[in-house]
Amino acid sequence: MTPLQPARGTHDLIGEEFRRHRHVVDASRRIAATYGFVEWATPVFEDTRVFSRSLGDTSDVVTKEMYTFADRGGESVTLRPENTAGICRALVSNGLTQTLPQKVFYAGPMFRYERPQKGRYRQFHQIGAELIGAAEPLADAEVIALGWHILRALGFDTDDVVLELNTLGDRESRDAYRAALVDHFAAHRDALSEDSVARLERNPLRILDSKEARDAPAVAAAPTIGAHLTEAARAFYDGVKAHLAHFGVPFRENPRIVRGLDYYSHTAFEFVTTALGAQGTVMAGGRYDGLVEEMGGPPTPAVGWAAGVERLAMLLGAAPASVRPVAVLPVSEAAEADAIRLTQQLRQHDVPAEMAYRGNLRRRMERANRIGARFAVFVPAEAAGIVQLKDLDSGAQHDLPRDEVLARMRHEYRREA
RNA sequence: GCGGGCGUAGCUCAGGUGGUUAGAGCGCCAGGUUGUGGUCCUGGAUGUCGUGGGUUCGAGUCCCAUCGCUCGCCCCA
Repeated sequence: MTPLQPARGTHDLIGEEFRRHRHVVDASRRIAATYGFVEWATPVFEDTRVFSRSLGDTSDVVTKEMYTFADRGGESVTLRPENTAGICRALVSNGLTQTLPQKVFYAGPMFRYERPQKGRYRQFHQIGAELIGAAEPLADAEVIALGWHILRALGFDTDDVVLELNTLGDRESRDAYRAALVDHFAAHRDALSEDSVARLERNPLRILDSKEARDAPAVAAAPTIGAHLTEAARAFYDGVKAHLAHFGVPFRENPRIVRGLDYYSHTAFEFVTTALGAQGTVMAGGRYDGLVEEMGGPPTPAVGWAAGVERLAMLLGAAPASVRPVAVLPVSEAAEADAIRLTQQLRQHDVPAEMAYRGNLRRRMERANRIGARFAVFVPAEAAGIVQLKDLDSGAQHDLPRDEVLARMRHEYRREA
């Protein structure tokens, strides 16, 4: 029998990897709260219609990339491939369309049945923010500012990550633009790659971000949406850019950013890095004014983004340090009971404390070192009430009453929090 | 779904053209030191060489298949 391995495209988060992951989630959760975003947790699986309705049924996405099952009752359920549809469904299910706007943050696992590669897994984790119920450009800018703030807090600066911004315009602008693109690329059909010829039928906007070198000339010569924007759409886009400046968020306009699905309109943006090979997008979002209605709610404007935790974690510089506990060491077997009591008192003071299960003093010291302990406390069997506190970084050691040790440790660890 | 690369100890990897009992470093266990760590010294354990088949007197090494990992393509909600 072959040894059990994690299922393809899944991975275990242990040690340093887990700390990186948690750091990303904790930092974004904290910052989202300062922007007034409230965390929701929706189910990891939903009625399949929640996703098929939002995605349409023609795309690859639905046909080959969703984890879809029939449950025992014969209902078709799907592991969520993203969380925007679930948030919109929850908004409608809970009657929250009556109390808008809602500012929602989420973090959790998502599932896509695709070939794993660097930074892409079948079970992966996303954080995301959705601002539902505000049609103003200010909402787009604030959502983007939140994303930028989080990336900054994680240590990225303008050298590492660039915000690329575009508008898809309103429906009228978009239809006109799509027609112009089809005309353009049809005229250059012979010069296009095989993939892009196929896209011409299925999804002409996607040709714009083709990675094929031979498509580059036709893409470079392609019209941009600017000339096709309606007055209203242009004013909206100008508003987003002006507010981004007010929020202090730098950006670069990139007319090649597109979205495949019909419910997207106006703002589309991506935070992009060059540090991840082919998977350069680290956070992406846009305005999706049509989605809540697809979920059975009233027409409701919304804008949001999502980011892959694995990718962000992989780009962090140094991994966050693990907690350095206090190691409690009974000096002899007779002192063990007393050492247990002290360990427990430390924990009750919110001080991380550990005591080894076996071994002589030397072994216990080695272990204290191995678990990264910051302090050691030696508990002797005699001289009740007096212990030795040792600073394991400096080597300094002092006799102290145990109450004094408790007070000092409590102070030491409170300062770190 | 398609293409490239890689599978040897817990980890990182060595093992010209096939040849006796498969190695190193790190880690782990133990001793040097029965009451004080990081350094040092000594000793020890650990492998279905991914799996199955084939060629051969003989396969970690060559051939075929298969599984897994990985990088990329498609796609990216």
